[in-house]
Amino acid sequence: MSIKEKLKNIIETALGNLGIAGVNFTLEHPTELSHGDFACNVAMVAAKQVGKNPKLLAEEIIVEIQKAGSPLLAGEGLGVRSAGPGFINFKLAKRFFEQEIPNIANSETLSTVVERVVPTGNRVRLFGESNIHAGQKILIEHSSPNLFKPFHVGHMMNNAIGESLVRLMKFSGAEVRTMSFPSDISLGIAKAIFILLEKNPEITIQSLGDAYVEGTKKYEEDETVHVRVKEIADNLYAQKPSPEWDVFIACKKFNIEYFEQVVARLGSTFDSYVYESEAGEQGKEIVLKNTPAVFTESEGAVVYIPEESKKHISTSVFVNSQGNPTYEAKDIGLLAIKFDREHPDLSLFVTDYQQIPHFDAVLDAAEKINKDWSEKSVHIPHGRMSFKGQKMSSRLGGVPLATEILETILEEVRERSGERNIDKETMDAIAVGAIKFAILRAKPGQGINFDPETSLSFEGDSGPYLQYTHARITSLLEKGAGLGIVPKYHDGEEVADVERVVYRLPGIVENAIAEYAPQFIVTYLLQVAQAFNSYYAANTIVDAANPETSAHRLAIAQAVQVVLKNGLWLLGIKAPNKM
RNA sequence: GCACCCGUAGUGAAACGGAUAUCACUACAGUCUUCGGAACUGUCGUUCUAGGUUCGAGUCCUAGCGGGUGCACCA
Repeated sequence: MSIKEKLKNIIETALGNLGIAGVNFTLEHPTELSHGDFACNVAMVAAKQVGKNPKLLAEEIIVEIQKAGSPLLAGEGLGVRSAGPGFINFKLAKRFFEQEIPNIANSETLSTVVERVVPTGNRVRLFGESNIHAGQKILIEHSSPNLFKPFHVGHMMNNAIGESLVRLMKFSGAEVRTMSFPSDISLGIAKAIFILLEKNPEITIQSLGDAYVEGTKKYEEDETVHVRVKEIADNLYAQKPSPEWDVFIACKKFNIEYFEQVVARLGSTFDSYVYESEAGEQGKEIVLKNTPAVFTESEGAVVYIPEESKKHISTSVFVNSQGNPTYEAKDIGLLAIKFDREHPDLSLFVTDYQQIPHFDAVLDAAEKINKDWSEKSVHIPHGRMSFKGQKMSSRLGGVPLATEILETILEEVRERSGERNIDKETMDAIAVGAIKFAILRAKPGQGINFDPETSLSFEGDSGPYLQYTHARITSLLEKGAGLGIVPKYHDGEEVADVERVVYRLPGIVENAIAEYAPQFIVTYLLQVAQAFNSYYAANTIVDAANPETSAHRLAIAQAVQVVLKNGLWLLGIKAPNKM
């Protein structure tokens, strides 16, 4: 039983003794450490029901709690007190920390079990893991690229959030499967192929991106090419052997390799791919099968008309008048494939928030085809990245590519690393950490005003700050090796602030999982790192003259390291031992 | 026009309806013959406006102002 559950029981018992029942209260960690380790609002919530002043009621509850007593609470009346408008604050005793800190410090570390896919029943749990989704299967789709456009900063945002959700869900006890849904077919791609056939350039990520931009432009400016472009599109949809089909296959192969390379550098792999071309085929079939039951024919196209009460959903085309599936039908096909293949209990997908209305329509229609599809699907929209005040659009070019951004950051990392020899891998980890942190610190739904000058930081609230704290602890532990870790307080020594935050990780992770909120992890890790760095500045950790004190402080350092390591992993950020 | 999202220090962000709104950057003042200074300590400074609900509102409701996004064969 967790300490929180124990406290909750204690409160319930006290309420029972006072004849109070059915109160829905919360018990949480106050951010302000002077408010104790746990704060409970029960007196304020129950005050009205009981007809008493919240502060007085809090005092009465406290008397009951103290009658029962608990060795885990600090003694002499310090353990439980009322505060503010009627909170009941709990302060944990040294005894709690003497048990908890070494448990954390000695817990199994990530390095030994990092990329496991399915948690096994017998495996020792990592600190921070929970079982709130134990026994469930969770499918997560993210980082879906357009195979004819380079991976740009906007994709990085999707990837950072998606990957962090994947890892959070792995910490929930669920079996997690990952999927990506590359766009390999569309009118836009036909336009790009048109240019590639005309110019026949060497296939590089640059030349494909250029062809995409140029094709879009040409199509707008020159109506005479429309016939040919449409023919290309038809042939691609029909998979008809033709010059365009050959070019298409070559480009697709090239691009998927490029995608996997970029994404691996960012720390992601995928269990499976579903291509838009296959989803489109299936989707069209399903849509036609459900016409007119769900869909309606209109002006030669097949459309979905939502009920009148659903004003925020607009009518949308699923199969166009040429008989080709639109994005909407492709997503219907994708839903079918996801649920047929994986049978997930929960299916998450991460996209740009611009697609919210699109998925409102798709899921509304999907509900009428198969309830599972809509009930078990959760759309996680993320904001858009505006760049130096200007919105980015890859169709118009001028969008920074993921690799370009990383190179720019790497230069700065090199500069800062100075004379220390840092290997390439570590530098990459720092660069990736800096940008992922910039993305994950904010709520996913929020747009990010991204400016490399100010958004990327290496000091203060930043990825490298967390990594630095971790690396410094590694070297501390090396220096103190042999002294052991024994969390014994000497006379008169108080529990340090760091200790009062390190043990909180599991609860924070649960909240982050429940709300799909990686930013909770970010905020918390900063709090831990700051508390440790202050502690480090004020106390000599390793001191051969005082082995007992050192052993205690090393226990704390090691616990902090575990929390940073596991927490950074949840963010998809590496924790190097040196930097 | 209709719908959805958003408005927090100079800047970038955080905050299950909870306490004196948190953190960082910037500026200024310090720590330091460093267990790794990518660090630590301190000072300055914030919830768009007007009502309402609540013991309690940045958070919920109404109206307004400001910004973003989406509205039929693009993805």
